[in-house]
Amino acid sequence: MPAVPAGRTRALRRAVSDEEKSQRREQILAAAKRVFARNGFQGTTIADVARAAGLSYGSIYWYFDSKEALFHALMEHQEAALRDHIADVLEATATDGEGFGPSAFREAVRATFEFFESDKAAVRLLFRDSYALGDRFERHLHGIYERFIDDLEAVLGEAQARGEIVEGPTRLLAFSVAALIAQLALRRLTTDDGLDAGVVADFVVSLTLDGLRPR
Amino acid sequence: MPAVPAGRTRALRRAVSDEEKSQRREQILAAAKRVFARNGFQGTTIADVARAAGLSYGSIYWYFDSKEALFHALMEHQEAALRDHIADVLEATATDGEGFGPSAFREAVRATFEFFESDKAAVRLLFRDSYALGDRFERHLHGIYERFIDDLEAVLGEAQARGEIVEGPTRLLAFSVAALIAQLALRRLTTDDGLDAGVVADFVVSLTLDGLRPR
Amino acid sequence: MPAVPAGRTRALRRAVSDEEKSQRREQILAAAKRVFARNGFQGTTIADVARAAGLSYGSIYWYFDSKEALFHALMEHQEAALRDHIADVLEATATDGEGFGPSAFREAVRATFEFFESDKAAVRLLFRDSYALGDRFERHLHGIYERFIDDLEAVLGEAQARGEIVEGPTRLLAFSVAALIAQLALRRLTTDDGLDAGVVADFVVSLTLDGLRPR
Amino acid sequence: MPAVPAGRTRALRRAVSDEEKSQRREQILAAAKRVFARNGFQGTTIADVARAAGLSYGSIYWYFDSKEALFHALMEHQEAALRDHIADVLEATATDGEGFGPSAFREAVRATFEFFESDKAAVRLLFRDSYALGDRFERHLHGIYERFIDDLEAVLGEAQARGEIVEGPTRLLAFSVAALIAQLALRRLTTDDGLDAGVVADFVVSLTLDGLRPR
DNA sequence: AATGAATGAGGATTCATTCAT
DNA sequence: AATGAATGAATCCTCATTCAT
Repeated sequence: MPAVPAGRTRALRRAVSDEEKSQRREQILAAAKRVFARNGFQGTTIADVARAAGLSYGSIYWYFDSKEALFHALMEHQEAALRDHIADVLEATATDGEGFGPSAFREAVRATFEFFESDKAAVRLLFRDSYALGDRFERHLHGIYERFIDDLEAVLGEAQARGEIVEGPTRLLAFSVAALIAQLALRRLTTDDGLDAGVVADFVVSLTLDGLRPR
Repeated sequence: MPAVPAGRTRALRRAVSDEEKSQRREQILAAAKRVFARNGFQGTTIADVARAAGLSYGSIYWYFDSKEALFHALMEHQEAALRDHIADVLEATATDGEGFGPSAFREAVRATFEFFESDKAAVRLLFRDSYALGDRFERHLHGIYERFIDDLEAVLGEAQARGEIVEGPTRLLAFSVAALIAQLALRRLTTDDGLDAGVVADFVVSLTLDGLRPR
Repeated sequence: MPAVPAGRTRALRRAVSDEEKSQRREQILAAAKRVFARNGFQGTTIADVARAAGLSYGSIYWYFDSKEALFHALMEHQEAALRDHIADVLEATATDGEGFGPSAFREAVRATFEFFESDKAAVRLLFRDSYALGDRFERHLHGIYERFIDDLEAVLGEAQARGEIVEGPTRLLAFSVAALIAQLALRRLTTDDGLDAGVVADFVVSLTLDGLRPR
Repeated sequence: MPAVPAGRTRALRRAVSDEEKSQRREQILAAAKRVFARNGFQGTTIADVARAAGLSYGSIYWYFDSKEALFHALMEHQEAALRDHIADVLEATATDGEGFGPSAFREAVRATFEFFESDKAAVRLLFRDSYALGDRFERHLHGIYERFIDDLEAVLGEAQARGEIVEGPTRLLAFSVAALIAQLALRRLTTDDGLDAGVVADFVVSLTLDGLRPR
């Protein structure tokens, strides 16, 4: 019991408290993700989030300043998770850095689909409900989207540099690929075409690389 | 008083009335389009629509059952306009029905971009605010989107039949092209990359037909 | 029924409507005065006002932008009534413009007490609840008070010019008299010292003119 | 372990505890005074007070039963300070108990202004925010005010007894002087008329003693 | 004693919709 | 047909207070 100086104890207690606080935030974010994904931003009340999180609605405001702030935090969370996942996959495949076909681009697309396949709620949040906030959120959402496109552009730019793909407007190209991925992932939420996520990913890569015209 | 039988008069009056009613509906829809496009569905009040239409807001309910019904009607209106435009263009180019390159597919994509270029409000309504209604609207929106894809699929199916493009899942293909068009048109609302709409249309066609890999 | 051109009818109807609207505002202001005077600004809910006015609380917002706007309007109303009353009395007594004792100053003070005696709610609103709004309202309240003091200052300035009262800082003097009146009127709300309002008014005048020291 | 009987220790501990408790109360009251004076009663949260006091806000409730109780205690504190100050001044000047002009009444008024000049926060608390509590607080405030007036009345009564001032309703007189002082002190918070506090005090005394009419 | 997380009553405000005129 | 006043459900957010630790 003693042995530990008072100051140390207090510091310890605070550390624990901080960790708990962080856990609560996670808990709320997880709950928010579920309900926002189901009902959209406008269709969700703070009370809904609180109920899903097992808290009273007043408590939400202990951890987040407003409903909007909660949504922002959630988006950031999702974005970070997505980019981390893609970075991990790219890093893992970087070592075999051979030709283009089996390399970075394909892997990036596949990783993205994988991520979305395993987290359908994230798809709705990032590509659907985000618009709900309108202009107030546009800058933030734009940022997220742009950073995703940045990553793709980097991959495509490298491929161009190696002559593996033709010259062209890389930004528009990256945006197009991002759009394809996002919309196809979104489509999978409501439409079942019996295709595996990997197949769809390959479809995107194949379409993008070789196009439709017979060679 | 009149020499016209009562029944006839009433019928006539109703006919006139119906026509006026139809005109009023158009007037309201036009106003609704402007304000919904500017402020989104949630951000627009019935009073906003009424003001823009030059009517009192109570009157809106004479022509539409609810705010949501108004939005649905507006969507249908937009859809019809889009499909008419595309059909017109395809019909016009159908006569010279030669090879694929300069033909139907290219024309369909170009026509779609043209349409959206000339009506930015339609872009926001169809591809952005629609989501705002969430599940309640999803089926309807889905229907619109699917019919758009139907048209594209028909065009692509024909091209496949003629051997102009490779075999593949035409539905997914059509969806992908639709997604590309929609997202690129949407992007043009907020991001200016200095590219002409025709150039972007050709970019989509070129990417879709020939892909990125050097031949 | 006919005989009146359509345009005229409409104009007439609108005029009636405007009048009714104005009546409703009066009705709400009267109700607001009662409840604000009883419970203070903070202690009154919009629902209280609505109930007292016999309306639903949503309706209040048809006539006033916010609770605060309602309070401001009420203050202005009270101020106008007070100044009108004083002006009326001064005008009525202006004709006999003789010496100072029975003249303007005495009449102004008496008129003010009369007004407050006949409208106790006004006293609370002007001198008590006004503070409730804090800094947001301070400027407005300050304005009201200052204009009241302006009027007193004018009266006192004139008396000084005629040599009826000694030289001195008129502004401070006017403020002092205003403060005396306000606080004594306020006191009458809670404390019954058995004195008639007229007696108190004369007390103020006498104190102010001759002071306490025996002559 | 100790040589001191348990009972004694406990008693000692409690005594120490009580003293500490008292200190804490002072600390909280001092902080409360600052924030209440700045933001008013309604505009101040318990959290604000706690932050200013360097405590967690839960702790406030260890020392005070409620926000309102805290405010009451604060008022009492202020009242005591004010009356002590006046009593001190009067006592100090009592010894030279000569004529009235330079004596008790003048000194009391001056002392009061001095007090308020040196503690602007007290002015706001006593004469402005007090009203914020409405009827719940009225009796208490009334009490404070009345005791202040009691003191003034005693001074004035004595002067009357000595024939230094004319006969009259001493209670009303005392109230009037108190009102003048309070409102003029309050005015000094927002309006700078370039006058020294002592000058204003003398103005009050002069007005009250000699009035405005030329002798 | 002290902390600060949790609670939930309370209230202003918005706005779709109804309805008397 | 048209108007616009009236209604009240719905919801965000604040903050005094409680309480487990």
